[in-house]
Amino acid sequence: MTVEGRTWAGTTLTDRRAMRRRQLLDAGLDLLGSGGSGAVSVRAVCRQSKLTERYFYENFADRDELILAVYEGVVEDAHRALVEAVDTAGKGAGARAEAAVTAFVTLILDDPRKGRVLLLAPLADPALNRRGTERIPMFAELVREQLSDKTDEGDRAMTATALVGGLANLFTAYLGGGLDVSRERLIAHCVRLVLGANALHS
Amino acid sequence: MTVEGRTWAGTTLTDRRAMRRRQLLDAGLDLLGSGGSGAVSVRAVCRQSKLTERYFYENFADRDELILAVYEGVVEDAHRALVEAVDTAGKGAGARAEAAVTAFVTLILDDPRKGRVLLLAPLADPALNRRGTERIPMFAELVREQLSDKTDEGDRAMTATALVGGLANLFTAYLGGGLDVSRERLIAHCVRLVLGANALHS
DNA sequence: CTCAATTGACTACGAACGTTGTCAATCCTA
DNA sequence: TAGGATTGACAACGTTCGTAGTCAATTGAG
Repeated sequence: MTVEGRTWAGTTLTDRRAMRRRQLLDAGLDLLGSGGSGAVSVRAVCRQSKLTERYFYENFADRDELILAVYEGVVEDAHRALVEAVDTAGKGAGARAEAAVTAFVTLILDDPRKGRVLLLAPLADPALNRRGTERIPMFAELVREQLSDKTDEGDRAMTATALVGGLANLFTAYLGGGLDVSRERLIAHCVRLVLGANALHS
Repeated sequence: MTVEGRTWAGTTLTDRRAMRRRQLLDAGLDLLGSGGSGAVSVRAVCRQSKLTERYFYENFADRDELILAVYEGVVEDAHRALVEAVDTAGKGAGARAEAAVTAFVTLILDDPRKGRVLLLAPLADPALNRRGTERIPMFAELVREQLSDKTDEGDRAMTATALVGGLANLFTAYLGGGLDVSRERLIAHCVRLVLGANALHS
């Protein structure tokens, strides 16, 4: 009878570990996405998830590892949503950009915690900024697709940096209630930004 | 003999208070601009400035008040530098934009701590983001000057938000060593962004 | 010199933290 | 039922924190 076979309350140890990991990540997302970086401590996460510290250390070496795992999980979710939307949208650059932006705006409105993790945490949290994590990395890809190969690397890097920064600032402002425009207008504006990327070059 | 007239080690109480305030603000800038938000505590600031906590509370009600004062001081410095540069530059929009960007890039390279306070702290520090403090507010002004009155408020707000975000991201990346371009090219690119603001509209 | 303000160098308290350990109760297979 | 794994509910330790207080030394005007 191996460890995996033996059950407790009907579940295997492997399953229980996985469930506990899920609980901790969810608690991490709650805290990071609402109270911000400073609200996330080992004890706070354990309190939020109603698990003892033993189970924290069963899954993560330290707080930083949890934070990174939360961030990466949200990046994956967002990336998946964007890829699906873009695959459904078809071949045109305009349609793809609109699908991507729409998917992202929908994701952050459905779950503002995820928006805050993607848009604020990489700058705010020492564990993430030490790692050089990017805000909204999935948009860096989208922007790169729009940039002409005819310009040099420096200009492309700057244009991409500016565009991602612009998008991030728009999403952040909208999410925080600081932009008094409809969702549709925001999306249209972001699409214009993405599609107009090459115009930003000389 | 009033309090102000009485001296201690050759200085009045008023002067000593002012000097201590200066020391605390400098220590705050050191810590916020190098170790980031989490490095700034009452005790850390007192250690850095070599003053006891009594003197901290002589000048500030709490940490948040110090942080805000540090931020506002740096905003003032930056604003002054930009205004002087722009006043010297003359009437043309291009010259003004270039003077402003050049002054800002110079300021953050001369003192990267100030750059980090202006570009990162508003998002990273709870005291500042609770206050809704803006990154590089002096550029919001500059951008506003470029925006046509012929577009509606929503579009203007979005364009300004995107531009400030783009500029902030460029400065942040450059300051952090993540942009492999010369200072001159960065400046030129930023100027193009500012001057091309209206092109971002329909 | 006297006296009061000021300063320097601590102490103290309660709170929260990260990490680890202990003990008893519960679970479940043999 | 027995025994070992697992769980729950703590305790413990040292560290750092925010805030405030104490005591003695220093300063300087009258």
